[in-house]
Amino acid sequence: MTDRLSVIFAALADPTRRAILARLAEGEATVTELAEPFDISLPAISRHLKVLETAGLISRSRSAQWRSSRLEAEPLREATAWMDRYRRFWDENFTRLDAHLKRIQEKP
Amino acid sequence: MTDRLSVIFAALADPTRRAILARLAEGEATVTELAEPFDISLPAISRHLKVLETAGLISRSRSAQWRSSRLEAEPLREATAWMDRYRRFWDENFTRLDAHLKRIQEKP
DNA sequence: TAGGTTCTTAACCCACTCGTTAATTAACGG
DNA sequence: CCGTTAATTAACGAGTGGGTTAAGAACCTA
Repeated sequence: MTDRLSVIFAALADPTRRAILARLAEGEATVTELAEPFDISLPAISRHLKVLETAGLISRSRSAQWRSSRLEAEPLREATAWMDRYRRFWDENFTRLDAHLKRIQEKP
Repeated sequence: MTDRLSVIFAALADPTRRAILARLAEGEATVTELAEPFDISLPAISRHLKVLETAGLISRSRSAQWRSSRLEAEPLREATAWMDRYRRFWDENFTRLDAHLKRIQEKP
């Protein structure tokens, strides 16, 4: 489980972490701000942030005693890029494109 | 970790399982066929398939003593749908669209 | 019925995850 | 310097994940 994609997907496989990302989509936030909606301890949040940071999904900066987190979407791009290989299996437009390509390939 | 998206992402967070999906993109396959490229036991593969099935990423059928697995891409559609909420954070076209929408909103 | 093939289930290990509380670090303000 | 605020680190427990081997279930063929 050392590869990048696995780390990214594992980070996304937790509802608390996804909620944190959703919050960060609205702008940067400190740890206590991020912790506020949840019924879990600060250390737990701190660890979730560590996981997100390791996955590259957030970056962090500090000013005085506050540590601010910021959304970094690049890993999400990677994840969707991987899933795009399967798009033809669910996307109607892709299915049609597929069929079209096969058709024009049959009559040269 | 009981929600659907978490189960899907967790299923994708393992390289063996992603490789199995890649293989299934080329067509149905039996358990031994799927196990062949890997250096792990058949029971281990069997469990990976269970995880994928629980996530809805594969469906299974049987004929005689063979159990055939088939790719089901619907969960991938769900996962990308979730990530699409963040597309504007990495997609240049989305960034431009965002800017455009803001512009036309400013001058009514 | 017996024996072979395919696959799953059971039982077990070890490592890791997610939560806890308590202690520690770091920076601010009087 | 002292106390407060913000956040992390440490130490622990319960549960889960991914692997193993051994045993069982389901189906075919002779």
